[in-house]
Amino acid sequence: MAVRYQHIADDLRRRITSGAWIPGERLPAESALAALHKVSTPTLRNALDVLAGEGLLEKRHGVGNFVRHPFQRITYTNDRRAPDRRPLDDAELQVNVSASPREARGDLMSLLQVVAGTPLTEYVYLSHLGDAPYSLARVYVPRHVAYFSMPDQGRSPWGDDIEDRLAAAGVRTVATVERVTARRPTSEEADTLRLNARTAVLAVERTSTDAKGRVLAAALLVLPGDRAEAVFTTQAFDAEQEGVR
Amino acid sequence: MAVRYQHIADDLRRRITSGAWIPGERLPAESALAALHKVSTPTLRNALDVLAGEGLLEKRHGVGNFVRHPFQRITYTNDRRAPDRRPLDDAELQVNVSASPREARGDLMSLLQVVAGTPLTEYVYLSHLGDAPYSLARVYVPRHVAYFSMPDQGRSPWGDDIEDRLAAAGVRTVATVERVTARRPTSEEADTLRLNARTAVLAVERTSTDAKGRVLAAALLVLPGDRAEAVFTTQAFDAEQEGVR
DNA sequence: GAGTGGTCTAGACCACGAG
DNA sequence: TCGTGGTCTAGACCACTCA
Repeated sequence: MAVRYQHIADDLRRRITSGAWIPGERLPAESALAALHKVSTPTLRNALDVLAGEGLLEKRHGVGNFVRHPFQRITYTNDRRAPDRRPLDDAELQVNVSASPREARGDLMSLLQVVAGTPLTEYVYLSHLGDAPYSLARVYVPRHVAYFSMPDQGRSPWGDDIEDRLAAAGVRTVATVERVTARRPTSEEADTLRLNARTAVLAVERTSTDAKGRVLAAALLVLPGDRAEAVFTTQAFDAEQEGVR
Repeated sequence: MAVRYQHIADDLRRRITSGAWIPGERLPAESALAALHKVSTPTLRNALDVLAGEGLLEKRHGVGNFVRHPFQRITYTNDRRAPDRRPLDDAELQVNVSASPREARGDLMSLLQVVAGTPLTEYVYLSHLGDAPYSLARVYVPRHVAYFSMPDQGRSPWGDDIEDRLAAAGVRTVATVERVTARRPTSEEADTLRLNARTAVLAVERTSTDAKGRVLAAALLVLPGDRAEAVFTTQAFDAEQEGVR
């Protein structure tokens, strides 16, 4: 026996991928589906959570469960020259930014390699694609590196405008390290991204350093796991190519 | 009110981070903790799932819930020269490899950019750190690119030995693309990695291409989200450095 | 066999969204 | 107000581990 919700998830997935339920369509109520599969509602909801985590389903509290349209996919990439770095039409993607002063503490100290109490500026980027929240990013820049009262509005959702402004100010990034983890969202993140607390998020911790290894900026990105991916392109190192020759 | 399990998770987390419960220690039974917090067992288990997803807790069926030792962390990186590319002492990390013939179908076709039925070799890497499963990787190499009856044993858990053998055979990788997503494990993955089906995994889809853009090999990595991270280091492009000068 | 975690039941009650 | 999904209860029963 065991894991009935997995079998139910398989059955429901088949109905979606086979086209029996088409994108945008509302599924029967959870109570009806539970009765149909002869299970209790918690068990059926467990099956729905699986599909929601796969991005096949969109749950709307008080409204219903809907088959997701397969297009909208969030792609974060390390390639600044890539055409999809700014992922979609600016008309559709709305980016809101706010700036506020902070002092380094806890994780930010090790992330930025500064001592406690160091003055920072925190930039919070929250982007929306239509009605749906899209990404959440927090960018931190030490005051002794630079200060911008307010970044450009409506640009990259990942804080690329900060990088551009740093470059314009003569502060050159020579290396970027991106640390990626998979985890459940904090309750705040789930709230702002309107996510189910059970669906995973892709968390990216990005630090930019100059030629001396000094940290210029750090960013914490949170992307919904059910519709996001991060793509990293690496060119072969010269040393490797020549080492074999 | 709402979300009691989050408050319970916060309370339990405090006990761990404050040192009231030390690494390796077994927590009271779930029924006891449920009675202590005056909630039902499913609610308490929900709180424990949160902590397990954060890597603070290790659940052992039939035995108990244990505070995790904070050291063992899995780091996957794109930097082949990094010292932690082979993450730990080979003595501790055991890597098992098996090879078997396959034919391209479904996702593998687009991943390897070959037509249906193309002969491939599948190499399955399963690594253990002590008793605990560590990583699962499946590497695919088209037969028309190369064929190795069996990769080296006890080497990298990510299939780096395949890359090395390709290089030795004169097949040069010039670019690597790694696509990272956060999702729940399939039931097979949860089984082999001995994971809770609710904890997220970090999935890495890696393709290596040569100078002509031909796909040389593709790999599917699955890492437990509660103790894994992927680190990507990007050097600034020459074009960017020179463009500003 | 005793004790543990894993899954499931059959509801109850609350929060949300639309008319 | 009504129907929907979200959370929780107070158990039951099964699977696993170890003495």
